[in-house]
Amino acid sequence: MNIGKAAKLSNLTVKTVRYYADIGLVKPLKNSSSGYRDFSQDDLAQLQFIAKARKFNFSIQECEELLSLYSDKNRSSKEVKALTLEKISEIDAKLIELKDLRYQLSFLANNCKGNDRPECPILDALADV
Amino acid sequence: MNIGKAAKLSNLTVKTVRYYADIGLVKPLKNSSSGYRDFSQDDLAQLQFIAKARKFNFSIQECEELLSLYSDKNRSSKEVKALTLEKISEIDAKLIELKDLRYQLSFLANNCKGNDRPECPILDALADV
DNA sequence: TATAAACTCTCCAGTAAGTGGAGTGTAAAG
DNA sequence: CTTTACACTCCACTTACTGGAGAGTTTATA
Repeated sequence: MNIGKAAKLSNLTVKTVRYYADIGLVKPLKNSSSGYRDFSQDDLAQLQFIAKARKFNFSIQECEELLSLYSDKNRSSKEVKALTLEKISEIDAKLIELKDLRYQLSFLANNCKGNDRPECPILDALADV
Repeated sequence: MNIGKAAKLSNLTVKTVRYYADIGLVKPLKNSSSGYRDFSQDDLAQLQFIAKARKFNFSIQECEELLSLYSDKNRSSKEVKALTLEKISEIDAKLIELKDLRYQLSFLANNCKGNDRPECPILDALADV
């Protein structure tokens, strides 16, 4: 199938699919007369896999690892789980950071009247070393 | 003061400070004989302001806005508060997204034995359209 | 005074993961 | 046969820096 269909069926944009092909994440054949990429069912499955893994916050490189683990029928589930747990702890760290940030910002916002007067505790806080 | 001292006092790297100067976020004078940037106390204060705002997740562009609001003695606190509240809701959206992600990933990880056998519900989930 | 260490400069390239657009070629529909 | 839709490549841009090369400047030491 052509890139447009592959993109639609994997919920990716054509640009993104082309990009994935450029970096070798998928390797569709090329129609030698038209120059169009030709995506097989396997290529499509791969794109769908990537799309899903990206949604799960896995980086492109991690997607590559996951794909190779996926296609290796003898791999142990240990490796995949390890990668996943690592991702979870990254997310946890990010969650803590964001919560802290939110707390601080809302504290500042609550103390700022937000009116037409110039006094602003938010800017004061930013200026205060 | 030279860039090294300015960097140290604002908890930024020399590279970063140079970058901020390059994009015009700070405008230190230049010693015409040595070519070294010369940071005034005001420049330093500005760097410290930026460093803090960046920690609060404000983008460079938002830092610029905040700086100009900061230096405008007649601005109303309304604008600053609006920017801050917007930032907070961005953070909230990110928090929701990350929590959902974490939930899904940990669900998958919990169902994966993580042993030497090949069966892996995580990869199955990724492959499942 | 000579030299070495520490600091600074500019310029170029690369990072992640695409996105946007120009200019051009191909395929399908009317 | 022409229009429209789709595809191609190539280049530039995005964010916020970071790393390194090669060269000049300043400061400390011998």
